Formats: sequence, structure tokens, C-alpha cells
Amino acid sequence: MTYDNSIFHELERRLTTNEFLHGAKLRAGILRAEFGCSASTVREVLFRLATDGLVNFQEQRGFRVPDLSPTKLIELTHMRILLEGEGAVLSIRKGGVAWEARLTASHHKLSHIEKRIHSREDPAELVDIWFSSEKEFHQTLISACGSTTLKQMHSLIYSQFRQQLMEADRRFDFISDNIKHHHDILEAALTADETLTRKRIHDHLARHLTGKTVSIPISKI
Amino acid sequence: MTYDNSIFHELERRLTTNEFLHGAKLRAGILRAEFGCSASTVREVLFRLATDGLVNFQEQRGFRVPDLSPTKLIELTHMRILLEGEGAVLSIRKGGVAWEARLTASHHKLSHIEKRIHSREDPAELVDIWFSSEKEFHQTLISACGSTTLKQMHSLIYSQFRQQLMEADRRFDFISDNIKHHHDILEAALTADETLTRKRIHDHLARHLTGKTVSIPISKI
DNA sequence: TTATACTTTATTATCGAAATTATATTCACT
DNA sequence: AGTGAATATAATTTCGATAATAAAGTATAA
Repeated sequence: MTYDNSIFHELERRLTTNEFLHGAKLRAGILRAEFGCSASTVREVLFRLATDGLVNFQEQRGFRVPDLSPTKLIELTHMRILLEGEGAVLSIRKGGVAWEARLTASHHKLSHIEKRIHSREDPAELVDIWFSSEKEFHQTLISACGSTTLKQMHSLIYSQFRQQLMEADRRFDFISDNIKHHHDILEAALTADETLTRKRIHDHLARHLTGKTVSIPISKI
Repeated sequence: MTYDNSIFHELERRLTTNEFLHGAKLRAGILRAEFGCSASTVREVLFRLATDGLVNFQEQRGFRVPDLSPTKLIELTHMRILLEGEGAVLSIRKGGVAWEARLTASHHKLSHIEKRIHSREDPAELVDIWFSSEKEFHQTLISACGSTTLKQMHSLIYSQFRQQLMEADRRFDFISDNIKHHHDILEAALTADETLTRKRIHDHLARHLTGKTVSIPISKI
């Protein structure tokens, strides 16, 4: 009776790739059949996912996939700008050559994928690998910040961000801008320009803020 | 069979006031007797608390109260400075008179308690009320930021911060500084000085950073 | 037709026990 | 005595069943 992380991770994957519809009800009694376990076990996994904000729990009415919400997306974007900016700046200060190497490597992989997508090569089939590459790049960016708390927080926010956006992102109509954005972030980080790095992280995500501005215009303070 | 939040909230209270020793094991089989419910119910509550970072979960070895960790405290402080600074600045911009009134009111209550503690009046008995007043003041400070995500995040961090610090804070040897700090934060917020508000939040919490500096020196950027 | 009360169905929350795994103890052997 | 295997004990995880609650459906009255 090995504790089953596979159920957790499978559900996590589906939730972050929008395989469930927004607002859909997640009934333990139904999912149990699919995983071949009891309803209590599913219930427990759903509680753990609620930890990460990937499902909503309401007492006496079970679990639901969070609704699509423009407001929520703006809030999550705001938090990403704040946390990634902070994490990147700290990484610049503490990361050293090892971090620069890792960042360059993960950018190289991401860049490769994005160029393939841009040239229309199997756009649909590349979604999964693009998703993991993009995630890895942004996590590497803050990986040398020295704060596991910040990294956990960022991971939480990033997952929810993806959950809100994955459906729309499948179209990849932003890919051309993205290639430039990621390159610019890498460049600013490698030259250890803290203010510019913050600004470029901000600009990369700005399209999700739809009009609203973030309270740290960085360069203006 | 009403869903029982009382177990959750009672455990949450104990965890944030250090009634459990750091690193203590939380056995569902034992706690169940105290709350008069089954072990599964306790287990479920513990999972929800793990959501908030108030207990650690390790598969096949149950739940534990997080250890006391100076590094963790520094990280949590760093996050508080980041989140409260951001939340306060946004509140200044959007809060209006209603927010200013609420902030003034909650500061008045906190100030009252802290002065009583300073004059040695029932220092031990005032711990609980001081704790809730201090929490309310800091939450009010960011309450008009317009982002529930930011507020949830801050609540998460604040609880863990308290869990790390409550034991030490019972001595109240910092109370004299605190009275001034809280007053200064209120003043800066009411005069809508964003940079100064950030700086005073930073200074208020700086004693927990022990030497390390935060990446946003605010006034210098 | 609309609204309200009642009945039926479906879902959720809880429980106690069984199955599994971790931890402590005992015992043999060097 | 000290190490390591084997056993015994204790804790965790899972399960299926049951009780409580919400949701859906039906009938009745205005």
C-alpha cells in the first residue's frame, strides 16, 4: 500500500494544463474509479492540491476547479513580477558562475522550442515541452536567491498562473514577442543589471495586466 | 454531522502560539481523543494546516511541527517586508478615507495594548490580545490593496512568522521600539508617502534579518 | 404560471477497522 | 561490548460502510 504520489501528480498535471474545465466539479466518488482507489484517498489528494490553490474547497460542497477570472490573472501576474523580480535580483547577487551557466542552459533549451513553435513546426504537439521549458527557465532565474520560502511561494503562484492561462496560451500567438523577452531577460541577468532585469521581467508579463500598472515601476522609484 | 472547523481553528491557534514544541510530532491517533473524533478527521485537518505551512507532512512518517530555524525566520521576514510594503503602497493609492479610518482605529487599539505591556501591567496575560491586535494592524495596513491573492499570501507568511517567533516575543523586550515603529508606519501611511512607508515597514522588521539586507533598499533604487 | 413545501436522490463528512509501513526491541553472533 | 538480523510494537495509510447534508425533483396551493 505505497503512498500514492502518482494520483497527486497526475491530477496536478491535468489541473495545470486545463484538462479539466474551469469551474468543473471534482467528485471523489467518480475520480476514485479512474485511479482504482477509495474515495477517501482521492479526497485527501484533493485537499493537498487545495494547498497549492489548484482546486477550491468549500465545506459541504466539495472540490471545484477554480473559475477563469481576469482579476485573478492580474493578481497572479502582479505576484509573479514581484517574486521573480526579487528572486532574480538576489540570484544575480549570489548565484555566481554556476547559476549563470544553468540559466544560459535552460534559456538555450527554451529558445530552441520557441523557435520551432514560431516556424509552425508541430505547434500543438510542442505544448507540453514548451510548458516545462518555460517553467524551468523562470524557476532557474530565481533558483540562486537563497530563499526556499520565496521559491515555494513562486511555485505556488506560477502553477495557478498557468491554470488560468494555459488554455489561451495554446494558440501561441505571442511566441514572437516571447522569444525576444526571454532573450532580453537572460541578457539583463548576465550583465548583472538589477534594475533592467526587473523591468524586463515586468515587460514580459505586462500583457496580462491589461491596463493596470504594478506598484513597483522599478526604474522610476 | 456538521463539518468541524473548530478542530482546525483550535489547532491553528495552538500552532501559532507555540503551545506545541517545535519539532513535536502530531499523531492523529492521540489528538483524536482530545477532540472526540476519529483519526481520519484529525488527519484531514492536519493536511489543511500543512496547506498553510503550519505543519510539515512527510509521507509514511506523519506530521510534525516545523523546527525553529533562524534561516526560515529571515526568509519569512524578507517576504513580509516585500508583501507588506507592496500591499501598503497599493492601499495608500486605493484605500481612501475609509481605509485610513480603519488603519487609525486598529493602530489605536494596538497602541493601547502595547502601552499597557510597556508599563508592566499583566505582561503575560496580554500576550493573546497583543497577538491579535498586532496581526489586525498589519492586515489592515494591506487590506485595501485590491488583491486577495496578495492578502492570502501575506496571511500564510504571517502565520509561519508568528510560529517561528511567538516564543521569543513573549518576553516583550522589544515593546518600546515597537510602539514607535507602529506609530511611524501609521504616520507614513496617512501622509501617503510610499517610499517612507516601505522603509518604515522594513525598519520595523529589520531586527529579524540579523545582518542580512533585503534586496529592495527602497530609498536607494 | 409561479412560488413554496415536501420527497427523493446524490454527494459529502465521518468513522472504525484492516492493511501497510516505520520504529523499537530482542537475540544471535563476532 | 558491538553489530546486525529477526521479531514485536506502534504508527500511518487505505478502505468500505454509515450518517449528515446538499441538490434535484415533485406535488400542491395561490
